[in-house]
Amino acid sequence: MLRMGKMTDYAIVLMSYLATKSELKHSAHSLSDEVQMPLPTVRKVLKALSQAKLLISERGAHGGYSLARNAAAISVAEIITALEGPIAITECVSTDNQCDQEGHCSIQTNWTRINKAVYTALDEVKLADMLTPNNNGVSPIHFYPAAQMQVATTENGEVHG
Amino acid sequence: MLRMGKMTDYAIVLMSYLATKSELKHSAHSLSDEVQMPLPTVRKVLKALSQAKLLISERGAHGGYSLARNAAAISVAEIITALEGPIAITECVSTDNQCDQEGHCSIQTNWTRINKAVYTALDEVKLADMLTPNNNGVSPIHFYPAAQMQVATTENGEVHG
DNA sequence: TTTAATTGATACTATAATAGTACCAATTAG
DNA sequence: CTAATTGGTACTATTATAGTATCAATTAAA
Repeated sequence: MLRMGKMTDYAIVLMSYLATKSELKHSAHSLSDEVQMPLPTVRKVLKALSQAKLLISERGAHGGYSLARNAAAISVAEIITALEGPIAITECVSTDNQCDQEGHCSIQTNWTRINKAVYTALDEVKLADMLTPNNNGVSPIHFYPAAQMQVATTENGEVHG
Repeated sequence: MLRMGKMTDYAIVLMSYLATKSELKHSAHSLSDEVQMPLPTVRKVLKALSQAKLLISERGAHGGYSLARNAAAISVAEIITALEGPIAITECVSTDNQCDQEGHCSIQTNWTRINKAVYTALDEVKLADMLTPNNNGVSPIHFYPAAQMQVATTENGEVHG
């Protein structure tokens, strides 16, 4: 199915939400409430996004997260990369883990080309585009739970949802 | 990492091999020997490929598999689809499993666009292209084990590799 | 008609990847 | 000093994938 992970899906939703309120700072806790995802998961995703420098984080009281750049300057490819590492459909391209059979694998050239094409496709779509899906200007993204989660409790036992 | 499964990798290798000897019929057993993959895995992959009508299978003694079409008319996208189902980076596009929140998810339009772009990139690369990787006409694909496998025994206890 | 060689189909098991959770350290405003 | 926050790590449960085993169906040939 060539699919991306759930965390990446959450990341897109969180980034989209932040893009709609880009002036404000948001704590993981408030985002958890507003986007209806369990706090631990939100934290994990936010951490990955700020490590990738897509979000700016501030520690301490009144700290929080905000977009590092304008939503038009952040691509879907970047978000995916932040959560899943380099976009590479096949493994042997990203690192030289195995495939050290005879120095170079001839099939690799083509996979590189394919991976590049996929990356380009994903890089052309910006976060800003995700907010205004079709030309008619109708309903932008809704912030309901991105997917079914199993327990949805915080580390203090509070229940979300 | 947005990666495809190992089985798909095997499928590409098997298809590539068959493309180099497209006149002949090949049994799962002989392919297992020639491409150095465990027989059960080869069978699984070949079954998926023939169900997708990328291979023609003949049962019975002297049966076997051969390409259903010319290698130039089979795309990488088709092979991936045969093994992993419809190419859809995100889940909610392929089927309406969840995401029945308010009839339509506005983010879906963009995902559809993205998925289409990815599909196109993969569909433009044909099996024939995988055999002649670079312009120089140097070494075509080698048929060594596609990846590390764990046991590699047949159902009769014979050991491959 | 029997036998051997083959694909077709299904079900099971082990392994690996992912998701989810918990906890504590570091930082900062008040 | 305290409360609120992010940073980091480690652990566990769940799910997906890979791999295996087994038997049924088909076909050619003896």
